[in-house]
Amino acid sequence: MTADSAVETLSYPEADTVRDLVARAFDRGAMVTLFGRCTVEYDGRAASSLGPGDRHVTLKPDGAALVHTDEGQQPVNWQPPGSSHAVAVTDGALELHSERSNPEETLDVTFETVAHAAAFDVSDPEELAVTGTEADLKERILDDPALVESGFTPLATERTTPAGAVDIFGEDATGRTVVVELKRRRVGPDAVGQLDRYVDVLERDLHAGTAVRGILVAPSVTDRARQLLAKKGLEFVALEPV
Amino acid sequence: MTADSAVETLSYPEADTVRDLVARAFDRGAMVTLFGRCTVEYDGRAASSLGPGDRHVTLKPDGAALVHTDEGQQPVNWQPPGSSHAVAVTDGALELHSERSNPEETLDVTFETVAHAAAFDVSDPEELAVTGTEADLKERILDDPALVESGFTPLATERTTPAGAVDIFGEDATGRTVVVELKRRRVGPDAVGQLDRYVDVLERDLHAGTAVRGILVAPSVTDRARQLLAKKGLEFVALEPV
DNA sequence: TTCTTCATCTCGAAA
DNA sequence: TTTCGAGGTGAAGAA
Repeated sequence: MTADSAVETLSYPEADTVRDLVARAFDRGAMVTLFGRCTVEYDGRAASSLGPGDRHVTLKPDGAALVHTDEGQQPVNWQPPGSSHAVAVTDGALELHSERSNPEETLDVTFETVAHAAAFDVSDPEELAVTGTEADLKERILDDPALVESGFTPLATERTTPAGAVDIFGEDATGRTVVVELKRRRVGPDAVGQLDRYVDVLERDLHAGTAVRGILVAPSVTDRARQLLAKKGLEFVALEPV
Repeated sequence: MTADSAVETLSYPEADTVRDLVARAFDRGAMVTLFGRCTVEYDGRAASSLGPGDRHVTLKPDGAALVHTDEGQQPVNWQPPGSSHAVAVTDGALELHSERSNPEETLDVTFETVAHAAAFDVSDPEELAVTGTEADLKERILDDPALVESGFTPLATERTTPAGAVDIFGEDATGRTVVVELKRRRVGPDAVGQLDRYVDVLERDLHAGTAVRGILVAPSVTDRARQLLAKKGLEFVALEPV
């Protein structure tokens, strides 16, 4: 055991022993994992029930809980950060209860057997640095507005309208108002609807005689999205977020 | 160790030992977890870099990989099911490499130290049963169409249109065509746009003289959504998915 | 495969 | 607190 990543583990422990380990781990802000045969009940925004099977349960110091089966990227059940967890032993079985409010939600995991339990002292000072996002696409255009079209002049980003914040607000070479909606990946009809709402509300707001131009900037569009663009009189410019 | 949930664990092992454990686990379709100080690099649809810190890594037999920090419900990095993982030891350090195609994506986790490693033989025959979904809301309406309005008659569900599948297609007491869009929770402008697209395309498709009615059924709507409904001449019915 | 939509979406920012 | 939109969204179902 070292100072910067202490680990405490139990294999096929008694329920009481697990309960104590988990309680200690919670106290010192450690991450807890449990593996064993269990059932899971959830009630809140929806409700779900999961019969007996082997699952891996993670309890994070921020209150998040994750129940994973052997398949899938997503947990089969979970509780968001900010939840409070409690473990108890009833009739020799370990029971995990987690609850949160707004919305009121509860998660209950009942272990038939705990095959493994662990507590990890976690220290993670690093932030994830991501590139290739919509923000990068925006920077790319602000650096070289001609990528949208020759003569395009950005005037504001994240300009708020009654329909939400517009990605890039500007004007074209002839002085007409232009609304640019950015997407980092191939877009469907939803993005066209979003752009249409911005154009609509700005035409009303600016009560300008000339129409507002709406330009969707994305790597590509689906067929339906392209048709919808045509119908709404909106434009498309192909551009990667690189 | 029992037959139905065998567990193999290592505490502060040598890199070679971990590599062998992981290789054996992959072979028999077991789930693997690693905990330790590591860096993470991802490249694919986007790209990301994560400096040194303590993280929990899960490798599932279906090819999914999850890297969790001490915070958040979502993994800080991941790889979807269907990916292939490989572990190697370079300069005494354990390296995990995961890749998949379509899209081409790679994930690399380099461990400075592995504090804990485990392999779990998982057996999970159960399916998750969820209630309170949009499907439940649909069933509720099909059982009692008057919940939408007196005289409403459902004629089809998931009826496909050039704009996508309509949740419930039917007619009102006067024989007018009705499109119902269901949402299990409070809706914003996007759902209104969706309903509007269906109504639009059906009015064109049916080339009926009378207009098609569009009804949004959800627990509640936001202000902007309500304004958009009014503008588009669409209707709203408050209903919970219970 | 691609497309479309649902989701206990999660997450972050802004009002 | 609510609302809104981004996301390496993931997952399911249909074309």
